[in-house]
Amino acid sequence: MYDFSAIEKFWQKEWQNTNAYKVSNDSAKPKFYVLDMFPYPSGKGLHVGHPLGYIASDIFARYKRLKGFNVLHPMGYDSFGLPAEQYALETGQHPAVTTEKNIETFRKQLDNVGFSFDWSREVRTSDPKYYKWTQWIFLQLYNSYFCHTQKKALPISKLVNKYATNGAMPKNGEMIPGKHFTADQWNAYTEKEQQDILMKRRLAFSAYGEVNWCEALGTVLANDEVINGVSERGGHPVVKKKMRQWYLRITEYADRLLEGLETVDFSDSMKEMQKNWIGKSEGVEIQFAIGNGQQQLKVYTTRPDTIFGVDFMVLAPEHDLTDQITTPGQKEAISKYLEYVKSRSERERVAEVKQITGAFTGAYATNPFDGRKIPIWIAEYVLAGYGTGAIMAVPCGDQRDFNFARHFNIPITNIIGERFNGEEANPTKDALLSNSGFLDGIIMKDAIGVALQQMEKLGIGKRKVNYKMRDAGFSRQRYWGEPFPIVYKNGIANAVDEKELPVVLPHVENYSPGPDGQGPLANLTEWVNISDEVKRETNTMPGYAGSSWYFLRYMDPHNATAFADKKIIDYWNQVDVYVGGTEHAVGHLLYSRLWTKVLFDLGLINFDEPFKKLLNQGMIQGSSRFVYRLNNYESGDVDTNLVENRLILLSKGIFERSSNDDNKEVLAIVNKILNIKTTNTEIKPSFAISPLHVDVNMVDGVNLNIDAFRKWKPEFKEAVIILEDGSVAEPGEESSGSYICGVEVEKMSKSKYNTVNPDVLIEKYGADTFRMYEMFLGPVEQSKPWDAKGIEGVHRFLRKLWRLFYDDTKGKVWNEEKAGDAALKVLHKTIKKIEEDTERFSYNTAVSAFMVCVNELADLKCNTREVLQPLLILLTPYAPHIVAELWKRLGNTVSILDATFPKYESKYFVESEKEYPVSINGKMRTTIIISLDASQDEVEKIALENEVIIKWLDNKPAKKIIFVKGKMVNIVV
RNA sequence: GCCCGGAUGGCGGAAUUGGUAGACGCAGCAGACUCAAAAUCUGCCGUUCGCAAGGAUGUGCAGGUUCGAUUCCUGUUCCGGGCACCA
Repeated sequence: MYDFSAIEKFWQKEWQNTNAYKVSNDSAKPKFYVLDMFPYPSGKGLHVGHPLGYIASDIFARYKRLKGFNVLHPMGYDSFGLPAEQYALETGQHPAVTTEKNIETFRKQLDNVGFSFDWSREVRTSDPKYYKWTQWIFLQLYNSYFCHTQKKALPISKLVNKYATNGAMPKNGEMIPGKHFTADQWNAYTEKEQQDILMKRRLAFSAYGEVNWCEALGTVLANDEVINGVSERGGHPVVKKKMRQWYLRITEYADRLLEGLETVDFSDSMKEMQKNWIGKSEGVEIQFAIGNGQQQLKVYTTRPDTIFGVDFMVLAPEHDLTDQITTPGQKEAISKYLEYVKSRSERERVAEVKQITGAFTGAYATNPFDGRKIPIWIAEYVLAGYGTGAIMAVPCGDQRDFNFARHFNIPITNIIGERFNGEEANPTKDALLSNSGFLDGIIMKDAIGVALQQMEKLGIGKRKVNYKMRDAGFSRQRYWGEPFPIVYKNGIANAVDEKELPVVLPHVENYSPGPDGQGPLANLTEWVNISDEVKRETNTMPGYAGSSWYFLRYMDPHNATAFADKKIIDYWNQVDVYVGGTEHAVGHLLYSRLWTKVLFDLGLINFDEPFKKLLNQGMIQGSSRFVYRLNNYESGDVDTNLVENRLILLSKGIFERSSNDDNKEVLAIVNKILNIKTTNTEIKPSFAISPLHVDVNMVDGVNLNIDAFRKWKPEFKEAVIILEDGSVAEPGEESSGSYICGVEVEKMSKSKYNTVNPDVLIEKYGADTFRMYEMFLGPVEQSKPWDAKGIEGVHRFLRKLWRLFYDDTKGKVWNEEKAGDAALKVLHKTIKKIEEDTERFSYNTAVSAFMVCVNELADLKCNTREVLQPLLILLTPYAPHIVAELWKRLGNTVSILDATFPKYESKYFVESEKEYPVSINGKMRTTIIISLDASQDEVEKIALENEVIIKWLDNKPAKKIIFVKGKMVNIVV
């Protein structure tokens, strides 16, 4: 008997006792680094979606080990984060305590699955021994600047030297006060002035930025805590507020981040997403005179060719000019609009196109080429942070501009002739320009250069490369995160001395925000005020701080003198395979790439891309189940209260059928239950149905387990449950019919009662079955709804494998006989398939290949060690427990974890003929067995003599015969 | 809205480079074994016409390229993920 639970318990213990997964930093073997994305240990526990990626990476790690690599496969916790703090606010429990508890649960659940993690390397971002180095790296960023000549980070001291000896002088042209200065001027600056200048170059810097400010809660909110302009908790208004924030100057690395994508093996779509995020565009900054010319409006555009189609200008509402140029008559309208915009989130501002809003400033700009007056508007769809915060609107070419023009009755100039139909914008670059002065008759994409040249000549435009990406906000007004190693001396930021790291997160009793939107740390006056002049930074770092470099710490996790030893980093080098979800495409992945590049520039590591290959795992969605509650029941003279007072649930089919029979069936059933005699048959009964989520664990397929359902919540105990066949399941009675639930695919979440706990499945089928089933579900990269229906099949497969060794009645059946050719052929076919599929992460097809193999060996009655032993090794990455047991029973003493992956031999596959599919006009009609070395002529002859083919040709001559050797034959008639 | 994915039987999926659509598994049906059940084994299983042989049709939808399209191109619908303070 295959006693999976005893086997798995035994081997998990055995591997723990023998340190089977401990990895050395010192090995003659080639290294391989397999990493999972850092999990946040949520309090909700694992559901079946979480382990998907971990199983995929575990299979690969184990496979590489069998292939002779020294494999690093660590796991740890990104244990700072908002949920723990939120929980602390609600319950008063310290995040450190709840986090610890969550990690314990998480670990227990992971252990059940039988992963090969080297737990001696576990790291936690909230551990001071870890965040000491997060702070240390932050200081490296703080003490560095990006040199535009060398295009890399350099120590800020070099910049200070340069300023002190050469100043900051213009390359050509005049000195601009505030931007340029001489060495003498620099040396005469006060410390504050000097530091302010340096702050503009530091890679980690502070500046003012907008946050979501909720006055009523006295706190800053995350984007996902703001819904439609009000706070998620309590529904209080949220507005933008400027606060001093820390940032990482990721924009300086935009080009390097783009170039780096060429060197890594990420999916095209992932690269595409990062490219779009960085959003590099080449365009022109054009100056327009405003009014009679005292002021200039700068706009950024990638389409200077459309300059004659500009019908209005749009400023971001927060643009500096808004205030200055608004005419007295428009003041009221503008300030009203500004008030409205303040309440809008950035996402809302750009996403909602149906609602067109804006306000006219009353001012006009002048088109430099034809002198036309162009009205200047402000509108929320233009963001201050991108480009110059102002655009020239060309309604015939841009749909948003077009909609805006229509809505505010701004006349539209057509510069593309017939290509513009007056009903919608046409963003083409191929049209011939008209109404366009000196550009008339030129194709738009050619006109871009012509217009640009002319603008440069007139000194009103210059080429400009723009990036959509902005510097990364790096501070949070929160408690549960890394404190900044920054103190303010007389208001000037100063790095904390390295020797004083870590700046330990102080204990608090109260997690509520500090004054003026500061974080909770601001309440700890003793901690903040080191002395009268010296005060601590009270912000903390965001979630991505610790996760931007954790892959380096795993290499040397207990190092107390460095974030990791350089030699050890050189050995492990890049992460060879990184497994995680696409939801991290532009956040975590870009930040860790940035940190890696900076560490590389500073000579601390020898590679500038952290992840060589990225494997994206799809989401496992939940498959929710619903019961249907009857309400708003109306049926002539029935007292609706009789219905409303009882919880009546209809099986899915009942109310679906009811639309066909004027609800008569429902009427009959309900009236019978309630013991009502309807006298008025004229009135059609009507009712509404509200679906209620029901726990998927009490539904078998779509059949509700009524007993379990009644016990689930008190209000369901007495529910009247109307079954699919129209009968009623009364409380406490046995019923023969079934209640059919509705089904919908949604995100897997506790609140939707559609989570499935892996522990339950592992308990029932074992970890090996669970692992293989998760892989069997479909391609790792694809999202799919969870359904446990098929798990039996995988479990049967493992039992069948076991029976190749041990028969339930006969006992041991494996033997030492010589294997037959057929069995060897099956084995080697499988070796090839498993190796290929594992290499390309096609685990679902690998699992079916195992099934096919075991089916065929069973048919061949093959029980010999010669075939079975290599098969066990193949299966080790997928189902490590069962193979370890059988391996031992075969008498092996060395661990199967370190066995050698069997070698495929082609000699079992020499074939001389093939069954060719033969098609006529592309439709497959028959197959013919033909020798593999037959020539085209021979094949044609054989094909044309075939009875089926003759019949189908029906005396028509073959026009052409296509023969692809080893593939197919197609006859064209 | 913008960016990125996805859509194939009753269900999860396979078809690796344009070449026999539906491997493998689930569910279902029929049968064997059994006193019975479980377990196991055998056969059938896209739709449709047909007793059968066989035919027609079929990879979200509408077109196109090709001797041949699930695969390439154009358009379109629906679903999922991301959009900068959730991690």
